[in-house]
Amino acid sequence: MEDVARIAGVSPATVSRCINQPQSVRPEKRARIQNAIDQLGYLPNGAARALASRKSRMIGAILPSLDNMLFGGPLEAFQKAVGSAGYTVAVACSEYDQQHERIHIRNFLESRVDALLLVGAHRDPNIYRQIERQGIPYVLTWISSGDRQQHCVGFDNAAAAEHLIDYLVSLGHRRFGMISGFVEHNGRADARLSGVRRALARHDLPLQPDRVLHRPFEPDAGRDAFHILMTSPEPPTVVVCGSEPHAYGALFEARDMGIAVPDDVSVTGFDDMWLAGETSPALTTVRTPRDEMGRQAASHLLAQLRGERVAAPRPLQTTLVVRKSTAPPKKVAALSRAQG
Amino acid sequence: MEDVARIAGVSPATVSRCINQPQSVRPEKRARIQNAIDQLGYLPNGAARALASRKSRMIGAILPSLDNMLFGGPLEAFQKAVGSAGYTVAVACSEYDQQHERIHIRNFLESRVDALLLVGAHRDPNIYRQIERQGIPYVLTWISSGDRQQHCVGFDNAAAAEHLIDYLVSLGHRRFGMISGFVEHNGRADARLSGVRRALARHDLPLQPDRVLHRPFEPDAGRDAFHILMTSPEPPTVVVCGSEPHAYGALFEARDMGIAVPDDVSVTGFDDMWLAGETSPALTTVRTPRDEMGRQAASHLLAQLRGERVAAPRPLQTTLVVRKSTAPPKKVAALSRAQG
DNA sequence: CCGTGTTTTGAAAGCGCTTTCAAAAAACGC
DNA sequence: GCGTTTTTTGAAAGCGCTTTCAAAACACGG
Repeated sequence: MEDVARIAGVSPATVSRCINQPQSVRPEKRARIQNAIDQLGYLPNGAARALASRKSRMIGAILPSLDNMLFGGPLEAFQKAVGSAGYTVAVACSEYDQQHERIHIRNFLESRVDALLLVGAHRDPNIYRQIERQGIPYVLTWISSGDRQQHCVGFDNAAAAEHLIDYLVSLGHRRFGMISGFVEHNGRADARLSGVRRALARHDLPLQPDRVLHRPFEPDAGRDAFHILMTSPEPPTVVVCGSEPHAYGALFEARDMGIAVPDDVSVTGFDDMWLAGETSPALTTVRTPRDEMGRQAASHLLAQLRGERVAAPRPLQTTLVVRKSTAPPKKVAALSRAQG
Repeated sequence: MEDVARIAGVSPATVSRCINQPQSVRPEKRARIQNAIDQLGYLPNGAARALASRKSRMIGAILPSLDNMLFGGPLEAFQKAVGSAGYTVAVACSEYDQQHERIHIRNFLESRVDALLLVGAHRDPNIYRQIERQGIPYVLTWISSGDRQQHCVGFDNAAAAEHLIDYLVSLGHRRFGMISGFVEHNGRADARLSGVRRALARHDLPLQPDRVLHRPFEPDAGRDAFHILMTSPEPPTVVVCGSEPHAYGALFEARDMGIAVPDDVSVTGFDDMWLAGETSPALTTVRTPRDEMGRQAASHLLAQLRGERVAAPRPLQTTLVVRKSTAPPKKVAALSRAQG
């Protein structure tokens, strides 16, 4: 920077101003400085800027995984939005593991990121204390409520699941099976499952424990679970999947087992990823507004970074997308017998 | 840090050493310092460390997109590998656009990342000069050769395509159609297309210009292209897709058009993502070792970061995966007529 | 042309660490 | 126990910027 200053015939302070608030330096000098910068190929040192200004211009994002289509889209939307405001995003994967996440949070805090994006809200309260101690804004995505409402950007997983179940009940289904994710440290999977439970309870319908299978979010795991469900003595008339990969797996397994969907059994997904409209049969599912969530997370964070006082983001809407994988159950007779 | 030093009854310098080379400070003091750190909840300031040590412990990665399954997996593998060596990875998306990429590279250089991961090699030589000027290691992924061989981590796209074509020719195919990505600034798409061209030339077979369609990497684009190809006066007996999403689109469109694959037409993909084994019919494709590429990129970079002199990485192997979407062409008679 | 109010500039003091260098402490050999 | 070598420590000088504060330059009205 000194060299630039010397060549341009100004002081380093002016060069600094020229970079940070160009309008506050005389146009003539600004040009001279710009010249010197180009001539020298000068690149300001980010670490020094961060140290002196106490701003890293970096936002940390910690996601469970990048290996599926679920988090990549929103992340890209988020990155685009904050990128155009001059922020860089650093990502890390927690691999659905609390300890990993904790380490990554610590690292980001140490790097003095200006803000943090996390997924879900289920974590040790100490972590929030630690973050708040640094005085940086943060956002919890994929959920719409909880104790930290004002930080949540997302939708109501439970309500969406309830809505889906209402639809299936209205179709005449009484015997449900569910393929869920692991709910321990995963508030979203948990909410979806409890939404299903709540809706079923409202209709006075049971959800037998052995009809709920917990699996990692992978098609093969979905296959396996579907197979178990459908070879049980009294198979469900509909298999509700807590995530789309599960549903894909279920559909593949149904095809291989020679089970007709939706004639023999209905299948539903959750998220409406691009494949959902193309499976055979096309999947009935819940559409979650993922990219919009990424954008909203960005604008919420950016507003706070600008120093604005912001209201809690309003929850995003999900939509039930009815396609071809659901239909009324076939054997009404058998069903009523079972119920009696 | 001063506070920590005071409480532990040592000098700041010792605290610093305790953090960076614990073995060089007396165990007894180390314990006292650790105590003070915990008590105060002290977090070293990354910016200051970076400034003083000239190391940011951060690696920048710029990918064309995160919105598909292609780059997420390798990125996650990369992040895991460098993460366990204490590095953080910052990502940005170029959206398959040279200008965007350039800006992101600049930003990363400014942030003083310790290393850079890029995709492909097609870019303005000035960019390489700029990177080399900073003296940081970098790696070019998804390719295995070129002028910057020693930085390439990947496989030979052209050779893989050639191999695939050889197989199709051996099946009896003579009339080829291709759905390719845009080749302008995309060396991988370009290599795959030229591999196809080269192999076909070797067999003295033509690839008519109007049988090569360029489309963005999306299933819908693949559908569209497939439709055009198959409604032309003399449709190809096999449609070679430069990327997997194209192939999925082709398969979906074939189903909707009532065209039987592979009886009426063969279809091939490229990359072997998880869906490839589950489509109907299952897709014949080329498997690319993506996660391994991420790991190799990491270890290559880490070695350089450790100051080791490293040899050019050896190219990774691709595998032809023959499934059900390819078969000998049906109308041999019509074919020979066309050739005559 | 001078006084006043406003904008633009420069000097200098950090920001919170790392690292060098020399001094102090410990370890060792006899 | 002493001199010597080795290890551990502290003082102090940066790392390359930003930012405060006061001085300098400018603009303007009379």
